[in-house]
Amino acid sequence: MTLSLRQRRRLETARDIQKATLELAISHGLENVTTEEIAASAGVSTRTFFNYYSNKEAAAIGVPPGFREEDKDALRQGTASLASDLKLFLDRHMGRLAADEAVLRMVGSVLRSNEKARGILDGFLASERHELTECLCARVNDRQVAAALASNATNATERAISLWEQEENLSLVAALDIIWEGVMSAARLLTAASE
Amino acid sequence: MTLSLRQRRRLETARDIQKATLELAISHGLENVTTEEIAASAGVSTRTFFNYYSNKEAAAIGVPPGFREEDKDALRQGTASLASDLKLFLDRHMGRLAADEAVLRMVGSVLRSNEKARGILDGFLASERHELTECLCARVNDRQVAAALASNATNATERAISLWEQEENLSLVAALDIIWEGVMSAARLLTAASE
DNA sequence: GCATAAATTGCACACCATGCAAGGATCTGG
DNA sequence: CCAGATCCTTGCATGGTGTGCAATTTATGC
Repeated sequence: MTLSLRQRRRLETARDIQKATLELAISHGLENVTTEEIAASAGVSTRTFFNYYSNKEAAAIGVPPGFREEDKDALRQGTASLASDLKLFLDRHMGRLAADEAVLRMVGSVLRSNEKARGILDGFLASERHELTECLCARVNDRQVAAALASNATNATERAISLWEQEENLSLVAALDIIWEGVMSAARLLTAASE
Repeated sequence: MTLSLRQRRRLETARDIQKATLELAISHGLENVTTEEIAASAGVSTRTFFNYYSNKEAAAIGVPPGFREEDKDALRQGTASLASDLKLFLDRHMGRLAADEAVLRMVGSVLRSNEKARGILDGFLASERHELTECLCARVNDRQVAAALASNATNATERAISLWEQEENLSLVAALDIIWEGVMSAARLLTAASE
C-alpha cells in the first residue's frame, strides 16, 4: 500500500469534515451553521475541526484538484495549434472536475452566497492561473501574452462551471465546448479590423 | 448644495474609517489590527464602525468606483472597431481609478494577504463583469461572446493594476496599454491556424 | 516491545459581529 | 423658531470564531 494508516485516516477525516460542512450548508446555509455543529456532525471535536481547516468556508471548499503534470507537459510540448492544445488541456482538467460532480455542485452553491469562500477559491484560482502562465511561456515567449491566455483559460473554466450549474441536462465538458466557442468568437471579433 | 449635512457627514466618516483601516493595515497588517483599534483611530465607537462596514476587510476596500453610464453608452453606441471601443472604455475607467492612486496601492497591499478581502472585491468585480456583459450584448448579439469579452476586459484591468503595483515609474494607463497589447496578441494567436 | 512522532481533545482567552434600547443631532413643515 | 419625525451614535449583552497550550491517546519504526 502506498499510504500509511495515519495518512489514510487523515484524508478520510478531511473528507468527512468537508462532507458534513457541505450537507449542513446546503440545508441551512453556511452562515447559519456553527463550527461546533459541523464538528459534531463529522464526529470530531471543535478543536480538531480547526486542525484540518482554518475556517468553515475552507472546509466547504476542501482541496480542489489542481493541474496534472502530464497535462501541463502535453501543453508545453504540443505541436498542434495553440487553440486546440489549450482546449485539450482544459478538457482534461474539466474531466477531472467532473469526477466529483456532487461536491462541485454543492461548493458552487456555497460560493454564490459566501464572500469569504469566494476569496479562498479566488486565491486558489490565482495560483492555478500563475501555474498555467508559466506553462504557456514555453509556447509563446512573451509573459504578458501567456498571462492573457491563462486568464482566458481559467475564466472559461469558471464560466463553464457556472453555465453547467444553470442548465439542467448539460454535462461539464459540453458546457466548456459552448464557452470555448464564445472565447474563440471573441478572439476573432477583437482581431477583426484592428491593425 | 447638493448634499445635506447628514449625507456629507456620513460620507466623511465612511472615508475616515477606510483611511484609518488602511493606515493601520499597512503598518501592522490587517490581521493584527482589531476593529476596536480602527474605530478608536477613526474617532468613533466600535459599534459605529459596524454601522458603516460589515467587517474590517470591507472597510479597507471601501466603495470602489463603478462604471459610468456615459462610458457604457459610448461603448454600446461606438462605431469604431470593437477592440478600440473597448480599449477606450477601459482607458476611461482606469483613468478614474488613477484618481485615487494612494488608496488603490494600499488596497492592493491588503488584497495580497487577505482572503476575505479578496472575496469581497471578487463579488464586486463579478457584478461589474455582469454589467459589462449586458452592455456588450448591444454590440455582439451573443451572450457567451459578450461574457468572454467582458472577462477579457475586467481581467485586463486587474492585471494592469497588478503590473502597475510591481513596476515603479509606470502609470496605470501605461500599464493597461502593455496588458492590452498582450490581450490582442493572445487573441491573434488563438485565431491563427484554427478553423 | 519501546521510544518517538503525530493526532485528538478540553480549556482559556481574545476577537468578531449583531440586536436592542437610550439618548443626541439633524431635518421638515408649520 | 419650535415640535415631531428621522437618522446617527453609543453602550451593553450575547453568541460565534479561531488560537495557544498542555495532557492524553494512537500509529510508526527500530
